[in-house]
Amino acid sequence: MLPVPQLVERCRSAGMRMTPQRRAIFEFLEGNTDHPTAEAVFRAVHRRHPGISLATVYNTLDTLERLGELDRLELGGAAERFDPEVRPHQHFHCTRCGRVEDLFGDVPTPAVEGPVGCRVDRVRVQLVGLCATCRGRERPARRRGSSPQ
Amino acid sequence: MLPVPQLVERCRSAGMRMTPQRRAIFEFLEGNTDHPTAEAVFRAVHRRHPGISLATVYNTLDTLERLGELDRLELGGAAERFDPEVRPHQHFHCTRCGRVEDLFGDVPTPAVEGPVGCRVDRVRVQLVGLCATCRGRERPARRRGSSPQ
DNA sequence: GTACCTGCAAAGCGTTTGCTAATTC
DNA sequence: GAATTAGCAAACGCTTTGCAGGTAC
Repeated sequence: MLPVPQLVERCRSAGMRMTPQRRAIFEFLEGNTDHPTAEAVFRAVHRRHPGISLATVYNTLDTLERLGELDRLELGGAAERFDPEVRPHQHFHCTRCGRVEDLFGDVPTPAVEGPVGCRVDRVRVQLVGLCATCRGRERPARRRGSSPQ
Repeated sequence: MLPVPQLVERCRSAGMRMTPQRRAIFEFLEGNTDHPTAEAVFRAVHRRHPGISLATVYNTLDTLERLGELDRLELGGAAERFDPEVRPHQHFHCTRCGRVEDLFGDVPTPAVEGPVGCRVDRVRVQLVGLCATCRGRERPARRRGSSPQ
């Protein structure tokens, strides 16, 4: 995602109007590496703009995605997650806590070819597993008498 | 997924009971390469078992997944899709018609490392774009007078 | 002033759950 | 006979939509 001032300019050029709600969403997303859900964006922006509605958040996120300034992560699970980092990169997804981490690996495009005649627009690479924190919790040091539940 | 007879045996060994509904779902999935949704499985099985319910389909799919005999594709979009092919492979996903094709590429695991200390259980590679058919429809041969709508 | 946008509420969709009756073993 | 499973329907979570009023330009 562009820095907010330039992003605002881009939006205006695209014929969009700059509302305080949109600006607040932009500011929350800028530099955010949490890959928030729409709900999370809503909660955060709601603090400063108590009147904002979830529908507006969805609208703005859709708009940013259409402009190519935001990625929608297809990680499965209930809620969609959004990523203001649109440069090519991959993701690590912890199945226990849901945390998503950016990975800027060496080999973004694996040597896999699509079906004959198709057009490949994007290659999505997702590493799925347990993050360091959850690994510790999953396999706790066995102590006498204690058993995990 | 195992062939049905062996799958049935596995299920029984796991303490599960073999109902006609389950067997019908197994038979529909065997060799299926369409990556059907739960809804699609339901529609197909419903023809022979008009009494079956969606909940039963979901239950059975969950069970198969837990046994490792079925993969749940996290492709985003509304409905989850299921894959009886559980050997490591990738997918091509057409964003226009939704078709999903299996890809058994040369390099299943891209040279990307997970975050320090994490445990990577699975690497998911998805190629996203337009299939050959949709490519033709998306960019139709320009003819005089005709314009795409 | 005129679109576009917001907020609200309701609807939509896919999935899960709670319960009773039926079935498998 | 005992315990799992099926069916039904309602509840659920996330997202989208329709509309009336408000706001940026």
